Amino acid sequence: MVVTEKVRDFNLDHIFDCGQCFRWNKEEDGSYTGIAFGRPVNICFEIDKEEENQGRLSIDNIDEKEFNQYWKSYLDLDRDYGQIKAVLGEKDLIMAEAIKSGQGIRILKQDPWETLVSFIISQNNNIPRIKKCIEGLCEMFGESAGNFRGKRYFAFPKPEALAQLTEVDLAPVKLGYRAKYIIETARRIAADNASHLKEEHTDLLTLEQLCHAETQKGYEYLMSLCGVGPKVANCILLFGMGKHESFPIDVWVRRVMHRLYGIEENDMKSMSDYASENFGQYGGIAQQYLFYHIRQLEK
DNA sequence: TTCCAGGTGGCAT
DNA sequence: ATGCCACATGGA
Repeated sequence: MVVTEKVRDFNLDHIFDCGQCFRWNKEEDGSYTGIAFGRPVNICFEIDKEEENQGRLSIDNIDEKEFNQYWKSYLDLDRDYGQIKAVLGEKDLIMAEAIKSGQGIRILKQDPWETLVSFIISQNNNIPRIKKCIEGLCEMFGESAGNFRGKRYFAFPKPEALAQLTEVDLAPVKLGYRAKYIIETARRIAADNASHLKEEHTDLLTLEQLCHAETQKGYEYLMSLCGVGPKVANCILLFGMGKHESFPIDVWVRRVMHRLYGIEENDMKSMSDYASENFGQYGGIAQQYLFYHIRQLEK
């Protein structure tokens, strides 16, 4: 168990229920249990009594070394969201409202491969079913990650594992027409990884390397994959590659941009322009506040 | 029954 | 470059 005191601008519901991740579940005590990096953990956050905007973060089932190696950046703990919210809140009244409803959001830095497959599954699909599909995929084809609090966990399957499968193998996971996209993409990634190991075309970057490359370069590579269009590519850049300026436009964000900002419903160009002009390097974070906000309004 | 869900590929203009 | 439409699946 690793405990961090005085964590600010942090709320588990906002982080794990804003559609950026699919493998976390809320416990009765308000904590969340899930798995990342092949490690099941429980994350608990208690607000300080005297200071409302900060609290104590506890992660069970890891040690200090793993915390520093993976979890600190996964939870984006070194970023000052207070400062970001101050900047974004000045932009317009709608954003100021959206920040209020999702004040504790943080953009997770997830595994790029897992994010890639997860968001291929997400297309034309709803969040509860996306979660079921991903759990099925992990249970059938992921390596065992051991037991935690009485439940068995499985890591997200590697590209090389999915690359060997056929649509028949995947049928029990109920991915629908997305199954063939995932097989084709897994084969591309596995092949690109292999050719990279053999030091063939060194201009080809792996998903990990694209995290450190220019956003545009990552976008172009992702767009060349089967089942990846503009929306999914931007989600992978944002949630799996740390590219916080990416502004994914889905049905919900379209709804916000239309109803609240008055932009024509199918004018994605204007929506994207509005984001880059007003939210700039924080576009993706702004997008998450808007996404969370409109979904709260619908409930 | 029909509609919808964190859209994209394929095909026709 | 842009506009349609089919696409699996399950819940409302």
